[in-house]
Amino acid sequence: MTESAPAGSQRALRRDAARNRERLLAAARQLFADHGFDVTLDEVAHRAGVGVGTAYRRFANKGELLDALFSEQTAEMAAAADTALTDPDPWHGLVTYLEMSLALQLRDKGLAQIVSGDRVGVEQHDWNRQVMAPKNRAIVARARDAGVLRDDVTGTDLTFVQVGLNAILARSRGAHPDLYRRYLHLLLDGLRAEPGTPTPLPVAALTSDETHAVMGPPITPGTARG
Amino acid sequence: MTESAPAGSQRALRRDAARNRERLLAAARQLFADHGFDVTLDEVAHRAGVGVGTAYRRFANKGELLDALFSEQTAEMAAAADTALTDPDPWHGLVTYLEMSLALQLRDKGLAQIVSGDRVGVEQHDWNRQVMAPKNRAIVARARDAGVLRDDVTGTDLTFVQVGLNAILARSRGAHPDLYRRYLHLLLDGLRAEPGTPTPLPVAALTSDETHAVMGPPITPGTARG
DNA sequence: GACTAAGCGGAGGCAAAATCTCCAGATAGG
DNA sequence: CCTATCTGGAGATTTTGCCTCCGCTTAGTC
Repeated sequence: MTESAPAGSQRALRRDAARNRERLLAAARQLFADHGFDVTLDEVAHRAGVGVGTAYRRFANKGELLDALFSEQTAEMAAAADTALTDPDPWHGLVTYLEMSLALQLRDKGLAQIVSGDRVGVEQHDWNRQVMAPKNRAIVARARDAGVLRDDVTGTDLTFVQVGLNAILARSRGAHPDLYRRYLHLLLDGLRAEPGTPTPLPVAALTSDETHAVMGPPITPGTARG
Repeated sequence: MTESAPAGSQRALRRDAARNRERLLAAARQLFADHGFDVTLDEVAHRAGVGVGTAYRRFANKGELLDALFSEQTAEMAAAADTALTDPDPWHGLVTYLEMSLALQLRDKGLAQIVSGDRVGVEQHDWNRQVMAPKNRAIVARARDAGVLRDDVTGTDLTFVQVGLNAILARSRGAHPDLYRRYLHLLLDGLRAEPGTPTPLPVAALTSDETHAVMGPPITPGTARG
């Protein structure tokens, strides 16, 4: 792979350059997980043990580095959803999906920011819309059809549930890392189809389109990618 | 009040100065409600139709202006809690407390930031700890004693419930202002004492002290006050 | 109506943070 | 041993927010 001929695109990297590139990616992975996306490319470079110049020669800007890490960060989320969909027990699938998803977000602050629509770029937004939203819908539909979930719940609810729990997660991360699970299970008790009368909800769920508009890239100046 | 002799503290303000002071407070009230606490004193001055210099002569810094508004912002919250405590129906009291509290936070982004422990100063933190925390405990205790609330719920839960809902509120504020109520009521269904078996919660509630440590002023550089 | 203490406006100084550039020297690899 | 490639990190640049300074204006008094 190192010496492969440039397949029409770029020259191959010199060996030291390739090594540094890997170091940068590893450092970024670590720093994004620990501190979220507002770390500096300078910090990443320092952590990787290379100069800032090297970082900027390899990745034009922070966004590019972020994109290089994007797929591996989100693959885990998608896997968690797929696991849920193959769980023989639809309710158990739903619960473990939320548990796994949030546990990942506990470990990786950057991932939490993506899921919460915090400081996302277009790419992340598309991923939410095109990959995760259908999975969420399917997970919910399956549980609802099995009669274990209130039937006024929709796929978009999973998005907002995670936004809310993420806020708790963000505050308690340091001292009480699993506090969010308390509120997750409280909420799950509210989501479960009970034999009694399900109190009607006062507000309708958002449609998929509305959700993605709400969660979409903030129009904040700076175009969020910079 | 305008011409009152300086009661041992300061000189009385000239009439134009007093007028400008009021204008500044009104502008700040408005801007903090609309955009939260990260508005600059320059913006407040501009909105008030006075120069920046005037703003800084009247309030030494942003924190001081904030403090001048602080009591009126928080009085409403305390009133909502007191209303809840005098409600003949403890469950209804709890529900309307959360409804009112969050409705206030919908109207006032600055208040939302205080409640969520976002960018608070010492004063706000003390208020949470000394004023609101006991009220929260009382509201919960009353409902629990009446048997309408799961008995593993504590006063600190009300804090985190609001943190979570606030995050939803913050995202949906523009297009779907009342979306948070959907999740509030879902959660309330989980909080209510059901005749059936209450699923045990996997994580204990935080104590008051732990809560205030978690929600406390972030140790962020800049001392959060300005 | 004129005098003065008090107040006014807003240009701009200052500082912190983040992004990215530049280039003299080091190094891989033929 | 030669050169295309890569390296480090000082610092230029930009952005953003906080606050000060000072020449001019005005309220209020004698």
